[in-house]
Amino acid sequence: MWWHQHNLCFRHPIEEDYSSGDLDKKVATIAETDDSADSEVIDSHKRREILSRRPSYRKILNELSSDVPGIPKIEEEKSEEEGTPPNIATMAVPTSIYQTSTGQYIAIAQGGTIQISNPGTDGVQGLQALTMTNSGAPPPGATIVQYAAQSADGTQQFFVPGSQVVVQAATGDMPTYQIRAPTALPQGVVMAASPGSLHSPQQLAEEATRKRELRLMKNREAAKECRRRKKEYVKCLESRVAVLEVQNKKLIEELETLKDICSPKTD
DNA sequence: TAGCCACATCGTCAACCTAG
DNA sequence: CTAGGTTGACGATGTGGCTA
Repeated sequence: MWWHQHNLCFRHPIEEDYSSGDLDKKVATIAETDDSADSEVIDSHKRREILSRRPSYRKILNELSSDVPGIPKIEEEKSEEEGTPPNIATMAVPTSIYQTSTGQYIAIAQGGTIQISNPGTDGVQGLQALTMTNSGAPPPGATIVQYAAQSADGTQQFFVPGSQVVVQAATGDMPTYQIRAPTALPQGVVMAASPGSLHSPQQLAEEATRKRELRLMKNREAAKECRRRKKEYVKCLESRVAVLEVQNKKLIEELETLKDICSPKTD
């Protein structure tokens, strides 16, 4: 688990007496002491009761940033195409070089000048690579086009199950397709029958299943994005640790030098 | 080569947060 | 108040390194 593996150099005050390791021990102790056959019933429910959520890493970083100047706040993520993660670019540390997850190098000079350099064009920017989640074993009917429409920009759009839109380019001899997140549905388009129009229990069940699958898919994507952000956050912290270590070393050396100057040896 | 272990990744659940 | 987004926690699975 990430929190276990990346035991970083700071701990949130709230977290101090409630670390994950302690929790695991606590849970394990309970599991051990409960020797009845019901111990299996304890399972995740009891475990979850014990495991209260830690403050999110964003919150931790934002709280730290309010206490310590120089620690960046994690703000609303801008799109990946913009390249420079805001949480890195806003760091006010002297002459530091960072590499972002997108491969860009960010140099922050002493005067606060920020330089961004691309190591090379390593892919198509601005076009999100998507993978079809139903490519392996598609559920029955998953590939059925639900609706097709001509959008305002002249492209042909097909709404497929799973809140995605397959867009066919309007120009060119060879038809090209893109999978996009639908920005806005054309007026009058209803993705599925509204609950009011459902009659039979079977229809209601299907609607519930559809909603659940949609929610799971969204959450799946959200979890991926969340993990990506967290990795970036860890990288940012690691960069900062490296910078501060160098700074610390320099200050110690400076202190030693000053000590030598102020108290010359008398032998 | 099989078995084991540590670690990484992913999907899911559920608690929490926030915009509307 | 509610719907939807965020993220900690958990369990399952994959992978690479090590050892017998």
